[in-house]
Amino acid sequence: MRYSELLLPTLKEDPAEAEVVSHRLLLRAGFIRKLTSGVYSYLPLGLAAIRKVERIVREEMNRAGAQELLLPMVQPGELWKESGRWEKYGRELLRFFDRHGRESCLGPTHEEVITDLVRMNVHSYRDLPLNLYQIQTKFRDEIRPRFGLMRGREFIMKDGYSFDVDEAGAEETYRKMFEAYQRIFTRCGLEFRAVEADTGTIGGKFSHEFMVLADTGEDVIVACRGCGYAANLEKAAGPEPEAGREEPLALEKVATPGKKTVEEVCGFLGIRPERLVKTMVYIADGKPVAAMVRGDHEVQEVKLANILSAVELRLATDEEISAHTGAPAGFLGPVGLSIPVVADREVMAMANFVTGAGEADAHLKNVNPGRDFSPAASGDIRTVTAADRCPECGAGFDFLKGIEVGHIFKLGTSYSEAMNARFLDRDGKEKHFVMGCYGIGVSRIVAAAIEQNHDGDGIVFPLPIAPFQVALLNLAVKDGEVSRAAEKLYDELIAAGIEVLYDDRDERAGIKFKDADLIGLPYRLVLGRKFLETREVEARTRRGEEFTLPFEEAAQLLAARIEAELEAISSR
RNA sequence: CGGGGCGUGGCGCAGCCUGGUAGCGCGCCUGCUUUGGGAGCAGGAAGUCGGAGGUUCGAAUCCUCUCGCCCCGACCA
Repeated sequence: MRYSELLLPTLKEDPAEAEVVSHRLLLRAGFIRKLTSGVYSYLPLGLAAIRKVERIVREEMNRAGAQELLLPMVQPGELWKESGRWEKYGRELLRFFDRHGRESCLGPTHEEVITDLVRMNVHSYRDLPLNLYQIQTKFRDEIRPRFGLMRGREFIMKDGYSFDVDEAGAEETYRKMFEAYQRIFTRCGLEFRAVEADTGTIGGKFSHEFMVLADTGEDVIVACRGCGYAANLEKAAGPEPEAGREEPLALEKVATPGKKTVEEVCGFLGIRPERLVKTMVYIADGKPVAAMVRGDHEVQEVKLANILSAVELRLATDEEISAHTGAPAGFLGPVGLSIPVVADREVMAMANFVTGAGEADAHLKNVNPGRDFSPAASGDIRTVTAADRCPECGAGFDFLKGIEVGHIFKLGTSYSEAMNARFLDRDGKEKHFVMGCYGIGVSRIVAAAIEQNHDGDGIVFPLPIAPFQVALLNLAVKDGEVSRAAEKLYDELIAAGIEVLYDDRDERAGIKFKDADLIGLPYRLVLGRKFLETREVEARTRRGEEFTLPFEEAAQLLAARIEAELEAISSR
């Protein structure tokens, strides 16, 4: 591609609207432009990068036995009512009416559509397993879109769905997808971790997220220093607590005037936070529920919501707390509480702890579960801390930041049952498909790659997903001999199979260097007047390694080098 | 949804408090000079000051409403 013919509006200054590095650089380098909040146009270079990612995704999905199709973006609300998600999905689902007044929505994901397609067209175990995927624009009306392509409302996603005859088959498919994903992100040249994850609104049983490691990530990954265990902070669990052997002591009420926070109460009573249990009131789908965790722990709302099977979970306001418990915030406790209580499993293993007394300015000492209160449910409802140990090996945890670029789920039969999607098995009985679903944020990968790979001058693209592999700069456009050589080299690079952006603009050298750095193509070749003496092509990687190539062999040598580098990345 | 900030040529901003000819830098166009890390000089084009209403002789500036964008939060007793 000739730069002179390309729509590539680079900016000298950072646009005021962008703060995060990938957002800034994508705008400055002329990859994207915003249309409205969370909705972007992809300019030629941005699209080229996306196409590179798509190609890798397609190759690996196809290699893993999946087949590509393309599903509609506009979907009937009816289908979503069938799965139950018309109510559950919330306002991220953009709904509207068509001219006939029929409820419709824009597809944020496609479980409903694919399940409908398969139930209408697949009837026999002989046609299974089936693994289908598409690469398509999704729309999710995010509460707060931000960071450019990182969290847009409209974005490009690869979503795949598998249908198996039974659990064993589904697990095998899941395993294949896990491996395909490892290959995809490796081939994209990204540093990533696969982590255990919560299943979220998609539902289902078991899932992994693929996280690109970057400081600007919105997710926290808990990774064990000893073994391979890694999980999303929302999901990560410490080891099962051991019950102490303390004898229960007599319950005792103590006055704690004005002492509301864990810190204040502990200071006042001269105890450590581990001896105190705090009681938090949540509103789960409109109903109040109390959650109990140790004083030095925090409630993990995702875990709590899962235990409660709640769609919407939020902290109660002070007014709601008083109304539902009869006690002011800061003095809540489980003893005599009328609303349901969910206790963290850690709390169940404790004895003789301190809680609020359920009335103003008082706490209770020597509270014991079972004796003084009985929770409606208990389980792991807290966030792990740096003090926790790996449940697998007992080593400590590292907390890393990551950007979620892929997510795979074992869905089981939740959708096939809700939508009554069945096939006839070998034994002549009708069975529900056992499903899985597999997503990759294609446009987000481009942003994540930039978050992970940039410097003060611009983007530093990983070779496999760079919009072009090589920038060829002609620094003397008006010099006939230099230009003839540059044109020849350009043709030869193309002939050698190299993706090259040829800067043939009539601009000064400085501008060309700055633009090349900003765009961040992995290799830069320079031909200027110096070439007339040296007959050599100056080459440089975006990371700063310099070398020269003899003019006649430049294309061939560079092609070999690029091929070797791609090979090395793929086999990491 | 709560809080904060911002809307002025393509981009980045000043002007607003204290109403009176719409400005600066970059970019863009023309010419000359220059030409290996965002050139110099000269000339030029381009703005309903986000929108609507109001106050006023007069509004980018003051008032009311409205739309859009960005950031933080929706986090703990």
